[in-house]
Amino acid sequence: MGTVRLLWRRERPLPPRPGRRPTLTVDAVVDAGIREADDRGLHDVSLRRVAEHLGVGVMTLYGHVANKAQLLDLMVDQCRLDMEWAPLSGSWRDRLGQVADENLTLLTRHPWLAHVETERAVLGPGTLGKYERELGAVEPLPLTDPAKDQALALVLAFVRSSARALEAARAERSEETPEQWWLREGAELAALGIEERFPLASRVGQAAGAATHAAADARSAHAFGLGVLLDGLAPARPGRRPRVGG
Amino acid sequence: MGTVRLLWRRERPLPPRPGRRPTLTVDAVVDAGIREADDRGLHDVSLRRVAEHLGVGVMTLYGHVANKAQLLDLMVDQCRLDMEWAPLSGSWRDRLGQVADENLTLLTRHPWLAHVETERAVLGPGTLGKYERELGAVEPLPLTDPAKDQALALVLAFVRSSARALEAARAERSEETPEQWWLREGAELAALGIEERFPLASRVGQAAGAATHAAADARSAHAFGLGVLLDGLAPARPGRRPRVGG
DNA sequence: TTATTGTCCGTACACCGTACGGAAAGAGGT
DNA sequence: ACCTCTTTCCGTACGGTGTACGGACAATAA
Repeated sequence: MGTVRLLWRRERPLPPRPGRRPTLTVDAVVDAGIREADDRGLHDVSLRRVAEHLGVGVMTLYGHVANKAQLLDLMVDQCRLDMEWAPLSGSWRDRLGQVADENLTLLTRHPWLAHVETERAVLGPGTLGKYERELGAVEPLPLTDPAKDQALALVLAFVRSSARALEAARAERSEETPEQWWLREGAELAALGIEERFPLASRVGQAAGAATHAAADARSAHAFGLGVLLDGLAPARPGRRPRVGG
Repeated sequence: MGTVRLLWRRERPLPPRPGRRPTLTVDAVVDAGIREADDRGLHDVSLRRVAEHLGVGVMTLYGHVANKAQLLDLMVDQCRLDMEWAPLSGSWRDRLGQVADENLTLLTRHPWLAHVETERAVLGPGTLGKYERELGAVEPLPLTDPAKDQALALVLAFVRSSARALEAARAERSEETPEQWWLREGAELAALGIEERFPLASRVGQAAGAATHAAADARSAHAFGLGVLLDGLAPARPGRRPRVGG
């Protein structure tokens, strides 16, 4: 089945047909995939596990979904469809900040979303609706259309990397704590005269590493970065007007 | 072998030992990995292929490298070590722009680098040297150390996503051109009343899509985004001074 | 009832990363 | 020259992955 038709499956529920009736819906498969990814992480999502989770043979999934990549696309769009929106309000700055917050919440609820690589855009109702809403935040800015898209993409890319950092900071429960790792590997590093040869890196890296490790500071780093972005987008600065495209 | 010791293998070339002499060096393995990734993409790098490329059995690799993840770390650090630097010059803005350029060049030469996920930082000579150099660009800014790190990370994350966009735009030679895809899937989309239900998304998306598709405009989008970032980092703006950390 | 049309899914294949252990090769001591 | 010790090479095997194929099965239409 074509990906687009599957993404918009709610638009045209297909009429009852002859033949054995399906025991599963596409939504059930997608939801199982999302649950699996939430629980075990993107890396450990396998069709076999999803099938087992549904009490069904592996190949049954292929009756509802073309392949694993398509399932991932559907999962991504579903998550975006499930986002909860309050109406955007305030200045463009407030609104863009709100958009960033929503995205950070999304990526906190489903950390694997920050690791999905969708080669082509997922043109489903969730993605399109999200895009529509978020464009509303940059619409007031005096930019060309491509620049609006780019500005939004800039914020979203930033939130994505922020979410990854926060996730890493939160990963004390990993199989090996950073302290253990440092004890094992860091000793060798210290013996190499790093501090003399890379003074800036040593000084800043240590401070930044310590700060990023505390989840609170990871959040403040996020706030800082977002502030930088929004300041840069502000049109009030004289003598320059962001511009892009032909 | 510990990853750190392997990353810094040039520091202490180990003395000749009894026993069969190795037919391969770590560098040979790393280089083969890089070539393989350059040619076929990150997704298709397998130890079997790397081994075949070297005319050697698969398990031979494990005599030089602990596992695939470690090999990837070594590849990443090697690429960073091989970057060509001209001395940084000019204002902090010029210098940070120069850093962004170098990184874009790096990611263009090795597109797979933009897709590598290194859980933990790779503390090798390439990475550390690159970090040291790039900190030199933000050093003049009136920021705390963690904020300097964050500012740099912001620029690098942006370049990374830019590189991905450029790569996608350049991917005409893919197994299916965007045009073919659109012909196959886009027709169904058009029949759903998208334009009325998502007016902003349709308008902006079309303009942005067209612009991003032309490689020239993808570059100008990059320039726009970078300008935004640098404007945001500029300390001259009155009434606000970027700040982060405790 | 029978034919038709769809779903379910066991089996199989190619590929992956990698644990194990024996074969092969070079160096040092005698 | 030989034996021994150390190290590297690598064939085999195991458990995992995505997915192609085709038969068993169920439900509707005739």
